[in-house]
Amino acid sequence: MISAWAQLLRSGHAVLSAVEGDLKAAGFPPLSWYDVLLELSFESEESLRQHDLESRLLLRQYAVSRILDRLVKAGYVKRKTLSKDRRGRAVTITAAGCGLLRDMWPSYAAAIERHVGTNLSAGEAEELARLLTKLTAPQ
Amino acid sequence: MISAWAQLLRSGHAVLSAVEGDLKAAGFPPLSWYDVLLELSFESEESLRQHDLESRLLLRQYAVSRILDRLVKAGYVKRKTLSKDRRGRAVTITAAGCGLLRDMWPSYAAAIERHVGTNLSAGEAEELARLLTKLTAPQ
DNA sequence: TCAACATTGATGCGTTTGCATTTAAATAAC
DNA sequence: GTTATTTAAATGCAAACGCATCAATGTTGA
Repeated sequence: MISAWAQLLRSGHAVLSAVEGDLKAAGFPPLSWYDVLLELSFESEESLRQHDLESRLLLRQYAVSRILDRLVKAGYVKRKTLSKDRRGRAVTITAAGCGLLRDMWPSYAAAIERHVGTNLSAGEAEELARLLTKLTAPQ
Repeated sequence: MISAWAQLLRSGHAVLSAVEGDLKAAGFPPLSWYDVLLELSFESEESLRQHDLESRLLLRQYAVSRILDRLVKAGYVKRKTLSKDRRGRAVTITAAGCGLLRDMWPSYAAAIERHVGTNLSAGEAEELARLLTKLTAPQ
């Protein structure tokens, strides 16, 4: 139990920074950008409120606010105030954002393959995914 | 494989920030302090070079340098220049540092139990630890 | 011996995070 | 209808991170 925790810490950190490193080396923005854009890309033609992004990506309110600042500045995302609830902001991915997703995916997939796929069989990877999912199940 | 990666990202982040949150709520310093102090505590009477800490904790050189600045300032660690190799710095945990480890452990263990133990059986936790270890095996 | 190179660690600078607070709009209470 | 409360998002500030570079010491090789 303790060792599951310890390994989760170490392996999680190691694999994450390895993948991040590969992406950075290929000249791409950080993984968090990809996460946000991917989530937005699921909403075909639609847009999400920032609040929804928070819960889907498990990010803090200010983190979403700021990462969107950067994504807007980079042209990958648009933000506009909603008419019905003028507190909210509708967030939409742009064509450039979709393009970035497409461009990043080959490098990203290769990095995952290299740093996750190499040491685990398909069955083991599946089991790992199952256990990790169970780990954060409600309650 | 992809889903193992995705889950590793999400669950790792969720569990880590939950445990960190519990520790912070109990008035303790961040987990990274605990990691460093624990590693130092293994060296009975001895001290480690910063460079050794880097490789053991998988931290970057500057990260070690800075976290030690904070630990020294807080009185949990001592640093002194080595006589034989005057580039190196011998890092030693202080009595206060050992005390902090002892004080933190109950809260830390409870947090692990709460956020890792709740959803997994002992056997599952063991299997998870095994898979994660394999994940970051050499090669 | 002395010049190149390697290793250890610190640090300046810009970016990112975390916390707390603020602003603005919507909803509830009276 | 006016005032409190709640909700959505932004922001000022301090701490932490990442990168690149620097300073100091050690090692190697001519």
